[in-house]
Amino acid sequence: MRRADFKRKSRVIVVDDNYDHASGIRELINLEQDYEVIANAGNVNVAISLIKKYQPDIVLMDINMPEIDGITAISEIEKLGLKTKIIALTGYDDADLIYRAMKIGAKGYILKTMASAQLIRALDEVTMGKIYLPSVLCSKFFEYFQAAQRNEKAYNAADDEENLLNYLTNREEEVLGLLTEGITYKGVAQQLFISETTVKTHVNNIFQKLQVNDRTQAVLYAINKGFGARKKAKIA
Amino acid sequence: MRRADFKRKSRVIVVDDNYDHASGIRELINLEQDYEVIANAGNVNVAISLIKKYQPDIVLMDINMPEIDGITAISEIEKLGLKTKIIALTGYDDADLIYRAMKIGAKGYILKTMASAQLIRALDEVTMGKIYLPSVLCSKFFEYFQAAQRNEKAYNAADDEENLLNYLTNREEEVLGLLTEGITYKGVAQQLFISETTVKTHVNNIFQKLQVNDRTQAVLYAINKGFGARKKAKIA
DNA sequence: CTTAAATTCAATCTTTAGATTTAGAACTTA
DNA sequence: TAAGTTCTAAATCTAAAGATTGAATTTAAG
Repeated sequence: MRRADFKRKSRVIVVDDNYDHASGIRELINLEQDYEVIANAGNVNVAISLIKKYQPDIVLMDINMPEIDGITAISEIEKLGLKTKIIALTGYDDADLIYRAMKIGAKGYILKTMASAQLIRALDEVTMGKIYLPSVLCSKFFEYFQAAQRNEKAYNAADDEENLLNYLTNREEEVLGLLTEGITYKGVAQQLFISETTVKTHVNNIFQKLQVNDRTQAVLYAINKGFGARKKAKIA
Repeated sequence: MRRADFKRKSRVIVVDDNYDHASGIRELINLEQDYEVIANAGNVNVAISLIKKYQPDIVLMDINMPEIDGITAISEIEKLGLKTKIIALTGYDDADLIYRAMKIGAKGYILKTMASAQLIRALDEVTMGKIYLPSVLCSKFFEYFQAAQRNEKAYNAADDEENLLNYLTNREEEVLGLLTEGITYKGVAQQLFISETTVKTHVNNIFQKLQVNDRTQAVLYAINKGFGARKKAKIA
């Protein structure tokens, strides 16, 4: 599934503080008809200048580098908003590193110890707009990802056990929802087409159930228990 | 890399509302010496009862089901806190579904259209404690994941550009900090050893600067702009 | 059919909250 | 030294918030 010969070669920049290693990669890639290494960079600052200047199709970024690390570098490059795709490169299959690299936008992640065929395959996949993550690393990523999700949940909720929000009725939830948008009694009454005194009744019941004394505390309780999750959830 | 013969077979429960399909999977799996299907379930409620009862090693969960969907089901099963590992199963490679399934703890995700060899491989990998996500689906996942990360960033911050919190003085930040804990004027005054009227002055200035009308809105603004980030940040 | 819960509303009352104006003291900077 | 900012504070006033009691209606559950 290589790109056809009449298309121009994809331009690659290699970022690695180890010159020998960078050269090795360069030669390896230049053997391929679809790719050409247009520059090497030994540190992050040089890399960013080169990337700004040449806007390469792909950057191969070593993660373990002195001074500024590769993760920060990826983040900086992503901020430039170019079409350049970044593939991370390290010696270790550290779950945390993989997670962070992918989180900030790396399009692939490969180990230096992996066969050269994998490197080329990564270039191919990423060039086609896909993500390349070997199954071993994919597995590592999800280890970390799912652990992070579990923590997030444990933090937000204590899901059913002591979530006083579960005692609210439907209407009370509606009212609380509007409170969490900073709306007054009058405003809530208008939006729900009910009288202001009714709103007050609901709000008082909410306070009782949530064991708080005023709306600010109620709103804070709601947010901390993940009440506003809906809005944050519909990010796509 | 199959498990040795002397080990007991892994026990599998198949959840699918389509009986024919469930039977197909059952026969397929029962051909393998390492696995046995101990039950089928046509809907989520039955599935959960069976899982509680038999505590299988693996659950194959169809995502597209009537009434309660598979995603919710996975979430419920995860709440049980068993060692049971869940592999999601659908007809479509929808990025959103894959993301949600993996987020809540599925250990694998495969398409019904995929070859039976993939199903067995998924069982093998997951049994060994790894994640199984075919590269096509892995790529889909990251599409969604990275988009979500980008939105999260854009949502939380507008990082430096228009954060009205930057205009607050030190004292005002202190006061706002107490407001975000749901404390009254009187309480703030006591904690800061100043008079209540002084607190009111500060709060009014805060409202001006944040362009809001009351404390609830001020607190919401602060939280949305990451004012309380300290506490939430330390999830890992 | 009866009970219980949910939703609605009124009236009354007390307490905060919030707006506005004015101003002194401390500290910084031109 | 003068001007500006920050922090402090009081006085006054209006508007909102919150507590409490009591009650009618609807709907779900037993």
